[in-house]
Amino acid sequence: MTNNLKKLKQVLAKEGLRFTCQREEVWKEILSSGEHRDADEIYHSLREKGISVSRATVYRTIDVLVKYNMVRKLDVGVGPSKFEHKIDISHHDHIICMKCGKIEEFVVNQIENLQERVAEQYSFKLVRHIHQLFGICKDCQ
Amino acid sequence: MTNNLKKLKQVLAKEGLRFTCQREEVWKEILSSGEHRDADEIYHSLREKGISVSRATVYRTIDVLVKYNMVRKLDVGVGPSKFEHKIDISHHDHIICMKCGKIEEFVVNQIENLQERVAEQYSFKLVRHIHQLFGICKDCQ
DNA sequence: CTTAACTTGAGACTCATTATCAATAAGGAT
DNA sequence: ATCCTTATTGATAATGAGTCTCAAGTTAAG
Ligand SMILES: [Zn+2]
Ligand SMILES: [Zn+2]
Ligand SMILES: [Zn+2]
Ligand SMILES: [Zn+2]
Repeated sequence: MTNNLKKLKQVLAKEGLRFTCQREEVWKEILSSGEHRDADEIYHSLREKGISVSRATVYRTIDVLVKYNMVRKLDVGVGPSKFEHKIDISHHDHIICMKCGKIEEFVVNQIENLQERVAEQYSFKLVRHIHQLFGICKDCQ
Repeated sequence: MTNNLKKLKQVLAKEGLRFTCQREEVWKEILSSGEHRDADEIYHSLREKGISVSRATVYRTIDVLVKYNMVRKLDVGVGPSKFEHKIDISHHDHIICMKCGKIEEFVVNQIENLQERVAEQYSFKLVRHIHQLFGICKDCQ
């Protein structure tokens, strides 16, 4: 935890940004959950805890965290983007139920490797990828 | 061509919708290009050809075409969604340059198969998938 | 403690897309 | 062909996620 705060401080320093309690709270809030939440959910969760922060600051802080790979942005095809922290969490992709919105995580190393090869083939320097499977989950079928 | 118009008529009939010249023109416009274009580009292209159609109708028609798998919607991570027709075009995914926006297409059958297995594993009935690699293309590096 | 520079938050704004609704067009029945 | 009912169109308003603005408040270097 203290370790993660240090990480935030370092990143802010690297960006020439100041360490403020709002940024700290946003980061702690994102760290506190393993869910995939949108900016507004994060904002409201903070508000409910009595922490005064604005939507703008939530978005601004998330931007930095995403840039430094501490948070992942997830476009789920409809509605707002979702976010999840990447601390102690290995890379995974998502399979999403189109009816109930349930999100499950999966990893297939073979796919990850094949992606790298595609990038090489097209002479792209790979930065990130989106791999999302949309379907109907067992409960909704 | 006539074949594709028939397809549109069938689809509209199935949906209880009427076959109108606007819908026909939108479909023909999308068919006429192999590019990945957004709704506004399609709209303007029609306008330039002197075809009177509104943005709303372009969006509405695309919705139906996407629903019936005649057009694919492509979320490129920034800006408006892009569309491409799926007639005589086999499935492919996309590798996108984050600087210049260039879009290349790729297919790896092994990945496609692995996806199916993931869906099975999670008891999802797979409907569609997004697989997009974001990076920097050779020219932009 | 001062001061310059950065950050915050309320609200205005943007942009893509969707909704509204009066006017128009389609197409089945006669 | 002419009605007549219903669907469609398009101009415009509305929406929703996210960004921008700027005055007021904080931060931290000196
Ligand atoms: Zn992956
Ligand atoms: Zn996840
Ligand atoms: Zn694929
Ligand atoms: Zn394509």
